[in-house]
Amino acid sequence: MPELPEVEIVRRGLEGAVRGKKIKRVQLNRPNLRFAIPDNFQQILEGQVIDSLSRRGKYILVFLDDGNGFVLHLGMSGVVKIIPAGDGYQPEKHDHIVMDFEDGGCVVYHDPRRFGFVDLITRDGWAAYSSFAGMGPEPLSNAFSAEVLFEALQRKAAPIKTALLDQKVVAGLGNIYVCEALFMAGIHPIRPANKVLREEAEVLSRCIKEVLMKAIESGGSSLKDYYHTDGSLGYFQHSFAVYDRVGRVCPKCEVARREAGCVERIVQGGRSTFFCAFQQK
DNA sequence: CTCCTGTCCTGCCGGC
DNA sequence: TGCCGGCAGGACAGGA
Repeated sequence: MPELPEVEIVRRGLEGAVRGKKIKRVQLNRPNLRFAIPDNFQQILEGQVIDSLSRRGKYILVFLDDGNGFVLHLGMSGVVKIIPAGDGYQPEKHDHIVMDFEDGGCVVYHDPRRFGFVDLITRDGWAAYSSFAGMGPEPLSNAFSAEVLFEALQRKAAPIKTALLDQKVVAGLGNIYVCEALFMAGIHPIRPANKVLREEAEVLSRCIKEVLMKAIESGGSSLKDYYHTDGSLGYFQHSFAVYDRVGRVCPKCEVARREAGCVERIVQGGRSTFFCAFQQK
């Protein structure tokens, strides 16, 4: 699923492909995704040059030359296809938005489950956009420290697993990387967030950064219905320590070669949590 | 305010 | 072989 690392990979792919290019036409194949596509979406975008692309949490922000812009959230199954000029675009089912550029290339938003969405923003006003207003710090920035994390966790009685999924605590984490970070930090997912000690928050903050950085380095990760913007299969190579590995010996137990714990699956807040009870306390 | 549950959507997979 | 139920999950609405 697209979490912060996958979204960042898509952002980088898009940046290389469309920055500085002029949007010729925006074709909408349906009026809505997760939410309605704004009525003036095409009108705002067409004729504009793409000035820059950034990311906040799991959102890609695209800014245009005139100060307008839009956000793109990939939801569960959102994929951005980049078709260079001259390659010829072959439409597929679930291609919802097609953006044609003056140079002949195009970018296609493809999303079978339609949990993704787009909305209009502006360069000066994006921070006040509802999704960003209360959003927590970017985990890979200096704004995210052990102290900041500890303070946020102190205010939550919910399980640490649930707390880390809350985008107000820290931005960009989803089910996969929360499971992986908690495993790496040795913290049991059921533990109430406010019972995580200061020194554990220190370790956890470092593990969150590490798990995200490694995933970005390896080109992002994914389940079967997700692929790289350039169509390469790089995302299939990444493997996880605990996520979706029920019954396997966890990597730490494997290395220790002692009393080995197997990866277990529980449900928290309706979501699967994968962990090793032997390594996470 | 926080917490919890249900909802959206389609594809896939296991069971019968 | 085909059908059906369950599951996957990010964000949000609404109720407790």
